[in-house]
Amino acid sequence: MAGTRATRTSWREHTLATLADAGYRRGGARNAVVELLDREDCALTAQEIDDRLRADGRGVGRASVYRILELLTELRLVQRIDVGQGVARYERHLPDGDHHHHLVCDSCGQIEPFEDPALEQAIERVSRTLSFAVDDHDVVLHGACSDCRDAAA
Amino acid sequence: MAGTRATRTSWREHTLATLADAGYRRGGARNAVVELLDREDCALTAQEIDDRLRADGRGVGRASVYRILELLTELRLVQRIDVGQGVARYERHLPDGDHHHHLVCDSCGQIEPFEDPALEQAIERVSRTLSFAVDDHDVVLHGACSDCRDAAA
DNA sequence: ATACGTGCAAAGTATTTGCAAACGG
DNA sequence: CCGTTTGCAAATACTTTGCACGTAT
Repeated sequence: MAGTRATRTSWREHTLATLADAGYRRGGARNAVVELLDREDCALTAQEIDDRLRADGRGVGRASVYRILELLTELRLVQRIDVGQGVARYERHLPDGDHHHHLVCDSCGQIEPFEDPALEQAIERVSRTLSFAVDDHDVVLHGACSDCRDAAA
Repeated sequence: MAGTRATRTSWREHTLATLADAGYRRGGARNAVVELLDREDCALTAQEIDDRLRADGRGVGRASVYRILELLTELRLVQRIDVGQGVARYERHLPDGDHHHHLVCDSCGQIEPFEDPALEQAIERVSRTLSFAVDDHDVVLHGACSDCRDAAA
């Protein structure tokens, strides 16, 4: 059914609808952030979001970026990810199928997404055995990207 | 063989030996931090480490705590973990067998460890398929602990 | 004796908060 | 119009750095 064409109902639409349902008004800054995140595939820092919006000519206060991200995170519309660099990153929270995780190069800081259904399955399975009600997860793999690996050799 | 009695060669011993081999001198603050981490099973923040040492009567400058943790992390003797609360946590880096991951309650902030061999396996398997040279990983499961879950109902 | 290790205080970043003005419904 | 959303500036929180002193080898 609808599931197979989930990409048609964009994250942006879903997000705006959820916000409206939850009684939030439509604001320019929020729209701008949602639109930006909708275009991006992988996790951005608050700084990066601010910078890109500014570059787009749609300057938004730094504080607003944080407030908006906090709200969206609470509503589970974006996922906050911490890859261990002391900065939070944010990306669209996608439904289970479209899930990805992150590979972090500890030398150069580069971040790359990857996905693996078997891994998702293992996580779901163990989640069911725990006392917590698990509703989200994230996996971070640390290592050296191919460039840094070669450089080290 | 030795593997089954790995707990006998304590992490503390291994750590001190590695530091010595790497040419580091023995310092009081470093010993205190290593000793503390050896006693603790799960991830602590720099603040918590500082507080406990102070409570033990072995005050150590905050800066030293950070510097020591940084050093130990570099040598892969401790693992830095970020569960998404904007604070870094640190714990002993144990060999593959003794690995655990973390469950975070997003309501009360409580953190609990869990382990699952199947999950480890899935991670190892996918790691081999990637272009990165993966040498570490961590998994964070978010949700509600049983207390918060009941409270919410 | 000579570096390395440590502690204090100051500096940096990332993030949050208070408040007045702008804006949507 | 009224209350939410926004932007600025100030505050806070965590972490890092500079420098003088202590200490292991």
